Amino acid sequence: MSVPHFEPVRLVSKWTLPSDPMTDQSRPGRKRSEQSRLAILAATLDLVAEAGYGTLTVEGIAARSGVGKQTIYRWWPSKADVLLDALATKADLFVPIPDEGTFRADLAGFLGSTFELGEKAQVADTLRALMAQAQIDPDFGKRFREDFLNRRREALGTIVERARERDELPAEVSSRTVIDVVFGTLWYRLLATREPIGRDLAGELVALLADHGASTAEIR
Amino acid sequence: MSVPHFEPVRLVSKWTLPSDPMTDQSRPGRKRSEQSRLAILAATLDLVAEAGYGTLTVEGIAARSGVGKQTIYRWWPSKADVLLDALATKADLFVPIPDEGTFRADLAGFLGSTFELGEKAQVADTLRALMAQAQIDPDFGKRFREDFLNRRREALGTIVERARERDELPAEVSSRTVIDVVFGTLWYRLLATREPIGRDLAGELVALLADHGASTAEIR
Amino acid sequence: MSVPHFEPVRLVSKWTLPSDPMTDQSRPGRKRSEQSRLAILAATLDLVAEAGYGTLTVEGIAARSGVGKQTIYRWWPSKADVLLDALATKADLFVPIPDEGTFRADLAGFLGSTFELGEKAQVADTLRALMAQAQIDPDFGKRFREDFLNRRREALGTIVERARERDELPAEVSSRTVIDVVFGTLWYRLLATREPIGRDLAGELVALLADHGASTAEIR
Amino acid sequence: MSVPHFEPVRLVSKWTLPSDPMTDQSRPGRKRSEQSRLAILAATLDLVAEAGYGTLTVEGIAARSGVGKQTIYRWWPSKADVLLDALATKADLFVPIPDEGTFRADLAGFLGSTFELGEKAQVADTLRALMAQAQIDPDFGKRFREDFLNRRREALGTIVERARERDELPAEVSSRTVIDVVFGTLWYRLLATREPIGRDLAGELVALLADHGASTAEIR
DNA sequence: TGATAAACGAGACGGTACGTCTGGTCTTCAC
DNA sequence: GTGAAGACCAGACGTACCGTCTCGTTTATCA
Repeated sequence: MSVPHFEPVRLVSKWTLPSDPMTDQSRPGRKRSEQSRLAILAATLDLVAEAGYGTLTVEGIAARSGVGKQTIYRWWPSKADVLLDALATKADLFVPIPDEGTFRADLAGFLGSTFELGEKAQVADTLRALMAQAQIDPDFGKRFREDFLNRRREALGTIVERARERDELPAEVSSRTVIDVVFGTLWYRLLATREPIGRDLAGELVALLADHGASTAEIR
Repeated sequence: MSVPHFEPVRLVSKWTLPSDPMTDQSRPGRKRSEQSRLAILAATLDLVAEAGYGTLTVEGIAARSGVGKQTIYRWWPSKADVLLDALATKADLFVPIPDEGTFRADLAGFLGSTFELGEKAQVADTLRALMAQAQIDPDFGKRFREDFLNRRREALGTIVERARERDELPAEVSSRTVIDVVFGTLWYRLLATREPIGRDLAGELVALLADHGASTAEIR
Repeated sequence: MSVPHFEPVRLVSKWTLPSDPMTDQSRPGRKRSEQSRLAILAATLDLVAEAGYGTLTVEGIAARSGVGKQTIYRWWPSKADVLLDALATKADLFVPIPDEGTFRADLAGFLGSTFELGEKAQVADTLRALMAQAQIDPDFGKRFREDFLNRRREALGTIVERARERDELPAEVSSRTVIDVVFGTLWYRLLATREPIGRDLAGELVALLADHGASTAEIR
Repeated sequence: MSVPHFEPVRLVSKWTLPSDPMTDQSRPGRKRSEQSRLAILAATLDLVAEAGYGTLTVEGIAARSGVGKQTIYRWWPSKADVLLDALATKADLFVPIPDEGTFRADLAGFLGSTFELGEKAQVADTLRALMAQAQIDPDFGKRFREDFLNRRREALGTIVERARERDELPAEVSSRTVIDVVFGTLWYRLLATREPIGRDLAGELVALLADHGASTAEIR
């Protein structure tokens, strides 16, 4: 069994890339204020925690952070992007990709670190709001899928592909569907039942997805 | 093998119950206008179909349906409730509960009729918007869960319980989780990947959830 | 010097004439409810006294008097007419026309009974509101002038004409202008300066209008 | 006989004082738009001229002037204040204070320039509406009295005080009452009889108020 | 060291929709 | 047929935010 290997998936804000005026020193003019940027992100998380995403406004963020509205509009295309950026900056969205040698262990590890995130109420509330906004605002939806959802899919995809090579998965179920089942169940609990995502769910999902192949293998 | 039995799950609008002034003949005063009610629901679906939920406004609904704004506010607490009502009234949200004798067949039937709904782009768009709004507006969220989501869960629950009695389900996985996995996968495809929910998904879910028991049965 | 003679000017509500369904017994159907009528008028005066004419609404009158809105609209063309009716019914708007033999005494008597009215704050507030509404609503303005203002003018006109015959008025000033000066000063104090109309004003007006002729007469 | 001296009474809008953001250059932020301000005032006068004060709405002013409603609410407390401002800005409300040496001539001059205003139907209609609104809205009433009515009183007061020093006024009548009689008669004709205020009224008022002292002077 | 350039806090701008309120009408049941 | 009840269409109210647009100021680069 190999030593656990972690390849964290970094969620880098699209709006804080190296080509930004903030870090690009070559141009004339005042540089982007890192202080304002952090104040905006902090104010955003505060406001969502206090009153929910439904009452979050750009004006409110500007007022709370002591910043002009234009400074927000200059750097983010919508308040949902600010929130996604705040989440990526403040919360720890690193997701380790374990490599324990068995699908059972890898999935349990992946789900475990995911649960830790979901158990933080503020993170869970924010994720709900972002998924909601992604439905209502198509442009943000595209960015949310590409910058967040797909990165998580790729992380789990790595695990699933390893299991597929080890023949640990039922042949009738495509890798894509395995991923959909895992994330689908997680998101459904987050969005629909709003019940805490406990450790036992990990066991059940493992039993459903991993034990299948194991049992038929044992028959042979 | 028993004759297929269907127990449709009716989605009755909370706002159109028999105790409404609309149908209650005993009170004095003008009765609720059924004509206005239908015009509002039709206009709502039209507007969502034309420009999406993001641009749906109460003012727009009132203007399109030739109704005063107050008439909308009088009967529905939010525009999302109007839309949910419109969906329940106009679209066919009846969901049969098949009873074919095997989980495999029942689940396939349930998923099949669910797919039919999801394949209608207008219905899918509306469901996305409602689930989104349920995250943003907590009050509507509660109503959406109770009036819509939980009713669907109960329908599938009936099927799952029958399968449980026939010992067709893996013992390690609770009935609740089975339901979560099914709906979770459906909603995840609707909200996150936005890929059409094809018939093959039914087969995969059946394989995952139902074949498990089958394989152990074969061992015997 | 003749015995004082009083010809009171009656302000009869246009909306309570003998041909009304209220008093007309010959027509079929339920008779007009005197109870409702009085409740409406009382509620109107109460509401104006409590919160002023600016916040007076037909809905408020209906609610306070326990009457349907339609009952108000059926009998009065506007809320200002209700208020005028209420004033005429509840307050004592009788104005005696004294005939003491001199303009000085007649005018003093006329102004005295007018002052008594104006000193009642509720009556003064109502008169202000009615004059205001008469400016904004042309239809009511016409009725207000005919039913109220002109009747008062005719009363004073009688006094002035008697004085004119006795040669007690300055020849350069028409009777019409005398009337305008008297009522103008009263209304201006009511509307513009809002200062109480004291007894001394009577003396000043008498000096201005009556002593003129007297002084020149005495020279001769 | 002194050379005529004119001290015009300026009606400066309370809402356009030098400390306004419009003219105050020191504060940060965008300056008040003079273009919008003028468009609002022009639209207001237009709308009152077209359909009367009764149908004047803030929405209408905003639509006609191509301005956001908030811009109106930001600078004026009510639509009546907008109208008063419009009248002060667009119409010529300057009132000269003549100093001809005799009360007779000064009053005639003052009334003459006042008549000119009252003869313009649009100005007369607006004044009626403002006086009406002053009765209905106590807050505006206070402003109307202080910003408009009292300034006119002070102008006439200057004339009256000069006449008083020259002993041209009847001793029994206070200066305040003289002013009340003049403005009262003017306003009464405007509000109650709605008859045009002709030149002959000036003669009659002069005869009433000024000739009195003259006649007694002749006795001496 | 001064010119140029960009970002900043501030806040006014034209808009849009909100949810409420009132007007005046219409419909229903009870008397 | 009146009267209370109350739903109806209509439309203005005053507020809240939107996203944009000046402002005067601050902070940088470059000549």
